[in-house]
Amino acid sequence: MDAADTTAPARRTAASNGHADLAPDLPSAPEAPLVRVPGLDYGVLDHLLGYALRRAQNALYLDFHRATAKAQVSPQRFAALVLVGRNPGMRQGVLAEAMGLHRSGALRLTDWLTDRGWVERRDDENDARRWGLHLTAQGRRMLTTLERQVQAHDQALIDALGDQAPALRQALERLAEVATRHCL
Amino acid sequence: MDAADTTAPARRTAASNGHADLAPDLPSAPEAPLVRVPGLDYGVLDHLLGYALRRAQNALYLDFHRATAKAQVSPQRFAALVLVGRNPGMRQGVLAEAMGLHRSGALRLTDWLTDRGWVERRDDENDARRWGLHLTAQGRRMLTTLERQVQAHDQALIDALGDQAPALRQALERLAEVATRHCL
DNA sequence: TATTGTTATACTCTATAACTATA
DNA sequence: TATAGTTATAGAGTATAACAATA
Repeated sequence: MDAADTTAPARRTAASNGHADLAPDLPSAPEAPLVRVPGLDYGVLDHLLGYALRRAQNALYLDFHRATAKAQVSPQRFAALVLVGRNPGMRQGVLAEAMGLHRSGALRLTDWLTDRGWVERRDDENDARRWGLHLTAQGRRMLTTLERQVQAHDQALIDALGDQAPALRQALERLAEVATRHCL
Repeated sequence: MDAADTTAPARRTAASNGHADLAPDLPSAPEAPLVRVPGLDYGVLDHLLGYALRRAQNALYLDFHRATAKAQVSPQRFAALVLVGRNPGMRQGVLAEAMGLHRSGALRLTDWLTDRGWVERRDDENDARRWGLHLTAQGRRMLTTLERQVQAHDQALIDALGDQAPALRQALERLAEVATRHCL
C-alpha cells in the first residue's frame, strides 16, 4: 500500500483523468467580436431583446478574457472556483446543478480545476459515494487574484453605464425569471 | 454535360458538403437551465453584471428553442436567415463578419441552410470567386413563420418587463459598445 | 432499486492551416 | 500577391449511456 493516502482514498479512482493528458485545453478560441457591419440590413434583429442580449454577452465574454488574460480562465471556470470557495465541501452534483451542466460536465470542470492544483476532492463524512470539493491554498490565492481582476472589470462597465447600471441588473434578473417561467 | 446548370455553375464545387451526410445536426442539446440552487452561496457572482447577463442569456436561449420548437432552429441560424433575407446576394464572408464567425464557420452555417433548401448560392456577377446568397421560396416562407414566432416570443418578454423594457434594450446596446471599446 | 461519480463515446461548434480558383 | 471560398483536421464543450460503488 501507499504510505500516505491523506485526502482522496483509493477505493475510488478519484477522477485520475484518463481522457486529457494533464494540460488539456486553454480556451484560446473565445469567438470573434460580433461587430455591426455598416451597410447591412439587420431587419427584425435590431428590434429583438434577445439579439441585443446576445450582442452584449458576446462583447462581455471577450472583455472578460482580456481582464483575466494572464490566467486563461473562462467565465465558467471562474464561477466554479467562486462556488467551491464559498461553499467548501460542495458535491460535484451540486456544482453541476448550479452551473446548468450534466454530471459528466461537472466532472470535467472539476478535473480541470484539480489539474491546476486549485481544487481538491476530499471524502464526504456521511456518504462514501460523494466527494467534497475544497479549494487548495493555491486555489484560494488564485481566486483572490481573479476576483480582484473580475470585479475591477465589472466596475469599469458599471461606471461607464452610470445611473443606468442598477436598472440594468434588475431588469436582467427579472428577464431571466420571466424567460425561465415561460420555459417551464 | 448536364442539361440545366441554372444557378450554381460547376466550375466550383459549390459546397457540395463532403463532411456531413445531408441531415447533419439538429441542436438537440441546448444546455440545461441555469437555475439558482437554494442553499448555495454565490459570493461575488451575485454582484457581477456579467453573471446576471449570463443568467438572462441562458434563460432566453432555452426559451427561444421553446418558441421555435417545430423548426429546430438555433438563434444563430435564425439570425443568418434574417440577414440573407434582408440582404439578397450577400457574400459568405460578410455573413461571417456579421455573425462573428470564421469563414469556415459561415460555410458550415450556409451549408446547413442550403441542405434545408432555405438558401441557395448563386453567382456573383462581378467576381467569379464570390457567391451571392439568396433565400429560396421555401426559405422565405420559413423565415416568415419563424419571424412571427420569434417576435411573439420577444414581445411576451417585453410585455412582462413592462416599462423596464426600453431602458433595458438601451442599456444592453450601451453595454455592448462599452465592452467592445474596452476590448480594442 | 436509487444515487454519486466515473468511463467511454459521439456530436456540435468553432478555429487553424493548406488548398483551389480567381482577381 | 491578395482574396473568396473550400477542405481537412483538431480542439473545446456538452451530452448520452453503460458502469461501479454505495446507500
